[in-house]
Amino acid sequence: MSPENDPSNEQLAAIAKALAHPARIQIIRLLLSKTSCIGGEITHEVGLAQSTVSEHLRILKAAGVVAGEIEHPRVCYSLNLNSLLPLMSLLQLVADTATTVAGSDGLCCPLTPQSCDLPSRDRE
Amino acid sequence: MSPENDPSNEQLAAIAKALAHPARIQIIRLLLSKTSCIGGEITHEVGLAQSTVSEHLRILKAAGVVAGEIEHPRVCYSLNLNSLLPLMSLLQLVADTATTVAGSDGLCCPLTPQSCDLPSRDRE
DNA sequence: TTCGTTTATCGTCGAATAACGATAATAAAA
DNA sequence: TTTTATTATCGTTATTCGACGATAAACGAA
Repeated sequence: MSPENDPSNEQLAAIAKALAHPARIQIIRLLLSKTSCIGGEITHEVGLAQSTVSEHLRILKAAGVVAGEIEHPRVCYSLNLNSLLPLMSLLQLVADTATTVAGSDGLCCPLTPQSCDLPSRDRE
Repeated sequence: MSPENDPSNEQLAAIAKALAHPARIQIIRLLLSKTSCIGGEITHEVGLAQSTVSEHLRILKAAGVVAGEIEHPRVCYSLNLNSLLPLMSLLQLVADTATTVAGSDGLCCPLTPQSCDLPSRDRE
């Protein structure tokens, strides 16, 4: 197996989608800040209904971003770094390319008129 | 101004949301792979209707992820690294925390039963 | 001015999302 | 078995998203 099997666009989008809600970002930050596992404390911190938070946790779990370990009546949630690595790789690639090619404004790739040397668009 | 003004959950979620679609990931990868700016070539590569691709580009532009420079009849698109930095920072923080605290499975923070020392949940 | 090329916007439709309250499920404790 | 505490699921509703075709806008070229 090659170590460089690029994740699909769908996989990367799915990871991003799991992060694409303020409540879920907040949950991730909560899990980062705590060293002990927290169950329903998340619900109180987030300030949404318990069922809503549970749904956000379900989405994060489905994407593999968090894992839930059942403790007595509650659940210990934890972050799973591995699930985020593909997205990190893509962003790192953007960063590397941008700092290599780009100007001081962080723009990457083009922006010199003569680099726009497309004929006129090939018609299909 | 402090160099550490954390972006809000909303800001981070907005960046992630811009990346949360396969077509938009594909566009980003396209812009990464090309050294010259490409206009409607994106439309052909993505394989969706022109109006749909234009909408995805609009979303990426609105999030600041890409910039569009108008060339004669077409538009030169480029990536904007800066817009992605906040999300990169969060992911990097997860990575740092996880590799410091976590076990070999990439899980972060809890998972030892005795670390679950919440009393029983404070009732509100 | 008119034409041709490229991109943006509009209107529509079906599908997905987010939020909630109510309720079910789980399992230790009484 | 019954109770208690926590989390998950269900059903509903309003909103947003994704895709498309049609059309408008921009602007150099003829």
